This record gives sequence, structure tokens and C-alpha cells, in this order.
Amino acid sequence: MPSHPSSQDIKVATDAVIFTVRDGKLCVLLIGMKKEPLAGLWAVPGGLIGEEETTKACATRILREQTGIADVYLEQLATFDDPARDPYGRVISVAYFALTPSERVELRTTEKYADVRWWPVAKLPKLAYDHKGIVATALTRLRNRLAYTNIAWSLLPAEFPLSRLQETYEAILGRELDKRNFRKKILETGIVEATGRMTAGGAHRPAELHRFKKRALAYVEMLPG
Amino acid sequence: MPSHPSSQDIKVATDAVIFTVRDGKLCVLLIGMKKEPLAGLWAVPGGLIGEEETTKACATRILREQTGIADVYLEQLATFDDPARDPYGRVISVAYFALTPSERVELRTTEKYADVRWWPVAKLPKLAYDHKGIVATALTRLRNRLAYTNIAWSLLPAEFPLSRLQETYEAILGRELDKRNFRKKILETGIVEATGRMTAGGAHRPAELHRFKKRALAYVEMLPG
DNA sequence: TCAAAAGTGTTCCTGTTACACCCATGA
DNA sequence: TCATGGGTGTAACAGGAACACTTTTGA
Repeated sequence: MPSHPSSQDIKVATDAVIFTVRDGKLCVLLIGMKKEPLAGLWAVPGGLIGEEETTKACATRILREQTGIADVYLEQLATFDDPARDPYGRVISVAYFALTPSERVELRTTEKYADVRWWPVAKLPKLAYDHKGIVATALTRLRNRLAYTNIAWSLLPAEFPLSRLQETYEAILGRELDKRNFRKKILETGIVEATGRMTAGGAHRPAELHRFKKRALAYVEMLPG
Repeated sequence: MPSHPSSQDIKVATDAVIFTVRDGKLCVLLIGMKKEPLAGLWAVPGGLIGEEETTKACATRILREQTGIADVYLEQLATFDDPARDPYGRVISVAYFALTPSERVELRTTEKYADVRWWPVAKLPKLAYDHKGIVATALTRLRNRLAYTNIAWSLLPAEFPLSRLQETYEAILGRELDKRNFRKKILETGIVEATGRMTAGGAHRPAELHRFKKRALAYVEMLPG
């Protein structure tokens, strides 16, 4: 970065695309806009970074402030910098990609916004700014991460039946998987292990609960079929 | 990006990590610093973006101005934002990742810098700023792209013998590949085709020249072994 | 006893790996 | 005629895909 000429009047923001799987559907969290001219539109949580704040810290803060969500998996996604992307002026946005289990989440927002809710990615409302493209980029990243890593841990509670894990894969990949092949493959990779405990309730045979051995990102080839 | 509070004094730059393969070695282009306190260190080409300039346009401009290189493959890599990464103040850098055939390149720089040259990635000099991490990130990206896409087209001239393509893969992956398996796999994927023309010169049998069918990024599974 | 989800193996097929020799040319 | 890189096929193996029935529970 050798040259340091001139001045700039460019602002830096972050936007955080957070996904979960609820009722077998992949969902993304959106905030309902209240103020004109955006009222009626929805947007991913986001805002300007602080003078001494990293973009990642900013994404964490903004998720907490605008949605009540904390302690999620978070990674940098991409930077969006079309000079016309924000009507208020030149704002470049470092977008983040986040995942959370659907259990843990109690949503709340501030009076600045009209609403917060989970939207199935298959039926999104009209989005503000360039957020349609940001969400699409995040979705591609999620599908790739799922195929090459153990990232599903961040979408599941500490213990879960294997059917829940398969449901998660199916929701994200958008296709059905063979139960026997899926279980064989997942157990072969060794990313999960049985806990010995069982699910209770439900008019059917109980399922053995499993856990991820490591709840941190690890690269493992496992495109299940 | 709902909230627009406060003011910021943050500058935005781009850095461009450009690779080529020369003499069977993967190399990265670095600029020799002239001014104190960085004199003697090397850095990836970079600089502040213009008020109405996209980061991609900026990366293109900077490569041309600081190294004389134009018309290269260019994609966004990641954004580096450690508040302490630049001693002059808060500068966040949107890093780009670029590739070029080694043939096409005549290097030249301006009097602001001491030198420009290709460095083998195996033996890099001491780098300024956080550029060591930026180059490492770019290298990982390159290896992944090579495995999942036809990106090698951007490192080769219009026509080339298959041995040159194999050499390119070997330089990037850092391991030797089996000649018969490599040729079979590459030809099966259909990303290259024979031109009918032959190499001339060299005290050995001439090689048939091939070309990439599409000189644009396409996703193709092809980790050759 | 019925409905609903859990759990379990084998066969076939495809794709990956390992491996050695002849060919065409210029010096 | 020799040195150099170009060019080719097959056999063994591993991993992926397809596929159906029994088990356990609560209602």
C-alpha cells in the first residue's frame, strides 16, 4: 500500500447476513425499515464502524443491538463498494456471514426499526440497498462451506439426533439426501460422535443424540449424496 | 445497513496481489519501498481509492501505474481492517487477487519506488504493513481456485503445450503430478482443446498446442492427482 | 395395532491411482 | 546416435450411489 495521497470522504459500514434452519427451511434474518424513503423494505442488520473498531467487532455489536443475537459463528464475506449503493453518500460495506441454531434466538430490536424476523430464503421480501446481492453471495458461501467443512455445528444445538443434522444439510443444499449414505458418510468423517443419550417424546422410536467433536471450523471433504 | 450515525475518519485503500508462474516457480509481484521508515521493505502494489472509484477499478489503475501491468484476471480477495495495520492512521484495505501469464509482462514503476520484481513465493523478502498475511490469504485462494475452476487460463498465453499447463498446476500446488493422469483428467473436463498447431524448436519431439475453450472463470471439479 | 421416525448392509459402478515404454526432433 | 521432452493404456482399488426392511415408541 505504498501511496498515501489526497483525502477521501468515504464511510465504512458492515452488514451481517445471518442464517438459521427453522422447520426444515433455511431462513435469513431481516429488519423492517421504518423511516422514509425505505419504509416497507427489509434489510440485513448493519451500520457504520467505529473509529477504532474492527469490522468483525462491528458486525458482532450490530447483531446484538439490532436483533438481540449474540455468540454466533461469524466470518467475513465480501466488500460491497458500488459508489451508488447507498443514496446517502459513498458508503462501502464489509459484509459478514453468520450462522446460529434456531433454538437459542430471542429476537428483539430497537424503536428505530419496524420489525425483525426470520424469512425463508425461498420467499424473501423486497430488500433495501444492494442487500439482495449480499444475501445471494452469502447463500453461495454457505453452500460451499457446508460441502467442504464441518460448519453445520454452528447451526445446531450442543446435542441433536442425526436426522436433525440431515435436515440441516437438506435445507441448505435444497435437495434430499439418502439417509443411509448420509449417516455412513458423516460418521466416517468423524466430525460427530454419539453421546449415549436419547431423545424423548414423539410417537416413534427414540433417536440417539450426537454432538460435534469440535465446535470450530475445520476443513473436511464431505459432499453427501 | 439501517443506521447512519456519527462521523468517521477512515481511509479506504486497495492492495493487489498478483501472481505468475515463471520457470516453473510461482511468483508474486512486489514493489521495493524507497521512503523511510519503510525503505528496504517490499510491498504489494496498493493505494487509496478515489472518491467515485470502485475498489476493483482502483486495483486495476494501481497495477498499471505502479507496475505497468494491464489486462489481468482480477477478483476481490478480502478486506483487511486491523486498526493498527497502517502506522499513518486508520486505513482499511480491500485486497485483490490477480493472475497473469509471465510472457506478457514488462515491468516498470515510477520514481516513487525503488524497484519492482517478481519474487518466488517460496522465498519472499521482508514485507511492509500486514502484507505477509495478505499474500498468504491470496495463496490459499489461488490453490482453491485451481482445484475447483479453470482459472489456469489466466496464467497461460493463448496457446500452450499441455506440459506447460501441468507445470503451472505443479508450481501452484507445490507437488508433482502424474503426466498420464493429468492429461486424461484435463482433457475429460473439456476445458481445453487441441489447436492442431505444434511447438517448434527444442531438441525433442514437438508438442501439440492447446487452448482454453473459455477464457473466463468457470467452475469445474478437477483436482488432478 | 397403527402411525411415525430410527436405525441398519450390500451390490454395482464410476472415478482415481499407480505404473513403463515408444516417438519425433535437433544437436 | 543420443539426449530431450512428447505422447499413450491398463489393471487394481476406493469411494459414491442406489436401494428396503425391521425396530421402538406413544397414541
